[in-house]
Formats: sequence, structure tokens, C-alpha cells
Amino acid sequence: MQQKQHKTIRARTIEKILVAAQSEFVLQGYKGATVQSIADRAALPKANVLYYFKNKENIYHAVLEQTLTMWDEGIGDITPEDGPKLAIEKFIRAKVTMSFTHPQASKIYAMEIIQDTQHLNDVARTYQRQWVIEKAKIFQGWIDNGEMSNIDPTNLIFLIWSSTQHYADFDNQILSIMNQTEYKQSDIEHVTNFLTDFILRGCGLKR
Amino acid sequence: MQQKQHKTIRARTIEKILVAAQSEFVLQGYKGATVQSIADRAALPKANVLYYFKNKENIYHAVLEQTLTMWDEGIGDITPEDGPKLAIEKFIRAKVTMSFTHPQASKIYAMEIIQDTQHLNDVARTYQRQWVIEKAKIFQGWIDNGEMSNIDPTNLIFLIWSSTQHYADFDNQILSIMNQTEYKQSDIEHVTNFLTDFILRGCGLKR
DNA sequence: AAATAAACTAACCAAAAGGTCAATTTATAT
DNA sequence: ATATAAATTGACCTTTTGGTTAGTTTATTT
Repeated sequence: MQQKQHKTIRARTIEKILVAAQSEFVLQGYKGATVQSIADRAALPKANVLYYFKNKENIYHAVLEQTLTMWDEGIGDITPEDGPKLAIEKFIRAKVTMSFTHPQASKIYAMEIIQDTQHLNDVARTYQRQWVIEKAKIFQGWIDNGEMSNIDPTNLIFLIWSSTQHYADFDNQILSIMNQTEYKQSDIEHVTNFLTDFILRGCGLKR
Repeated sequence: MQQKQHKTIRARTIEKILVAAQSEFVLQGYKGATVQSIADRAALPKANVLYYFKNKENIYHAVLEQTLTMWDEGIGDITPEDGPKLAIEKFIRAKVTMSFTHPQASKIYAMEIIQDTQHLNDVARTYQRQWVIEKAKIFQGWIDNGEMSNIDPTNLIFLIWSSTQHYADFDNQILSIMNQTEYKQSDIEHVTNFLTDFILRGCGLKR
């Protein structure tokens, strides 16, 4: 009992800090975000934030880890059994939905890669590398037994990745161009349909 | 003559500062880059850097302006006369080439948009907005007189934009996946061909 | 209720960083 | 040659910021 109550105080405060930190890091970048600004956003004294996290870097690591896990769970998977058409459809839908509903997660990730920082540990790097290689093999399998036309799988993955992610990372620009302040559910549908049609056609899987 | 010599000292030192600054800003972000680090990279005393640029923000603005101008000149144009096939081919080639040869320019731009900073002035914002709207109209014109299939022009532009830009912004990740330390000329060709084929097919402009 | 542990916080401190200034050196003009 | 302007630079100042500490309050245990 004592244990549980204790944990909820801890857990709730940590959660508040992480939420605040994610926003600050996205808005200001790693260096630009200050412990004070995170504390302010979480409505806590700075010293309290540093009571739960030894230093700023630890806060960031916690945000990164949480973000990557969430993103990872959200984007679903590509499995051989689905076949190219269904696999691509599912993947695009998942990725677009994530981009529209959790753009911050994508942005943090993007900034990490763009700047090639030391925050992403080797494990994470190796993981993404392996992910692409593995999925490329699945596509190659489909190509080999004639389920889709002969398209370079690695670059296909890059294209799907980038074109879906774009709606998260560049949401400000896109919203400005669309003359909106935020995405609507119908935007998700529309973009999912657009990208699915376009990419399937590019893969020769649709007329 | 005096004027000219005077100008070359000025111009050359400013150039050195700007080159150094661009690297630092890409590597460290706006806040992360310090005037001292820029000075070090340019092999100048900090005070000398601040003799030419009043403050850090001015350095950044100069880098941004130079970068945007360069990027803008490099990506070529989309004109009605070219027709959809040629226009897309030309645009993809220009954008991919820029992405592979000047990734830093793209990265600075990307980080600006992602973070939605105040550095990009209204002029720049309005400009990109107008650019997309204008080009979308050109695509719509081609659709209307049957030169290409009915594809949402705005999202098509986003897709071309993102899939080409990806090779600049995420070069670290891509190089790691390709097991290389830097891009080769043949990579430009390969990616240009891949994207051109894929996107033209997506647009129904190629069998 | 007393004791103990967890949570919280104001006040500090030291380092880093942006920026100024006054003085010196170098280049240019007359 | 001399005067003037441009360029350079070390020393300095101020603010910001990450992080510590010591002490207080609140929650938990017995």
C-alpha cells in the first residue's frame, strides 16, 4: 500500500515532467530547452525536476526512450504473410495516423537523425539499420516470386518513410499551406488514401 | 582600388565565418552553436567574428539567407510549357542533386520548419506557401487538359518534396544503412532514376 | 504518536556564453 | 610620410544556466 501510493506520486510527477520536456525539446531543441523552462511548463520548481532526474541529459534520454517506444509500437509491422499490397496499405495507414496524431514524437526523432547527435545510442542506431535491411528483404522476396514489380526495396522504404513522416515533421508548413491551424480526421483519411493509391501504383500493384 | 581590396578582406572573412557558422548550426542547432565555436572553426578570435556580425542572431540570419537563396536557385522551376513528365523529371533531378551535394542547406531549412522558429520571417513563409499554391495550379492545369491523371497536386508536391529531401536531411541514417561514409556520384544517378520512375508511374505518366 | 523515508524547495554556486570596449595593428588615401 | 579608416584582439562584464545543498514539509510505517 505504502509502496503503491508512493509510486503514484513519483509516477505522476515524472509523467508531468516528461510531457513538459517533450514539448520544450521539440520547440527549442536539446540545447535550447532549459531545465527551468521544463519546470515552468510542468508547474514545478526546478529543483524538484532535478530531484527526479539527475540532470538535463537524463530528462532527454527519458523523453527519447519513451518517444521511440511509442513510435515503434505505433507504426505496426511489415510481414511476409500479408503480401505487398496489404502490407504497404497497413504500414502507410499506421504511419500517417501516427504522423498526424503524434507529430512531436516524429520531430524529436527527426532532429536526432538530422543532427546525428550522440543521444541516440548504438542500440537504437543498429536497430533502425536492421529494421530497414530486414524489411527490404521481405520486399525482395515478394519481387522474387512475382508478387510485385522489380523496385529497389531500400529506396522504396525510404520513400514510404519520408512521404508519411513529412506530415508530422513539417506540420507547421503544411497547415499553413492548407490554411488550417490543426489537422482534422478527414485529413488523415485523405492523405492515407492519396499515399496508398500513389505508392501502390508506383509499385505496379494498382491500375 | 582601395575599395576593392578593402572589400575582399571583408568579403573573405565574412565568407569564412559563414561557412563555419553553417556547419556549427547544423551540427549543434541554433542554441547549441556558440559564437566561440564558430570563431574556432573559422580560426578567428571571437571578437573578430562579432566585429563583422553584431551578434549570434545576425550570423544565423546571414546563414539562413545565403542558404535559402542557394537552395532556391538550385531546385530549378516547374513551368507549364514543360508538361508534367519533363517538369517532374527536371525537378526531381535538381532536388536530388541538391540533396546529395548540399545536405547542410536542406538540414538548416528542415530544422527551421520542424521547430517553427521565429527566424524565418514572414516573407520567407509566405513565399514557400505561394510557391506550393502556384505549382499546384500548374499541375491542376495539366490534369484539366488531360496531360496527367487526376492526382491531388498539393499532396503530390509534398511527396516529391519529402522523398527527395529525405536524402539530405537523413543522410547520416541513409549512409549508415548503405554502409558508406559518403554519397557517390552513382548514388545520385541511382536515386534520381528510382524516384523519377516511381513518381512518374504514380502519376500515370509511365508504364 | 513517534520515527523514518519521500518529496519538495529556496538559496547558492560555478561554468558557460553573449556581448562590449579600449587599445593595437594593418591597410588605404592624400 | 602622414593621416585616416578598417581590421584585429585580449581583457572584461553580465546574464543565463546547469547543478548542488541544506533544510523543510508531507507521506508512510510501526
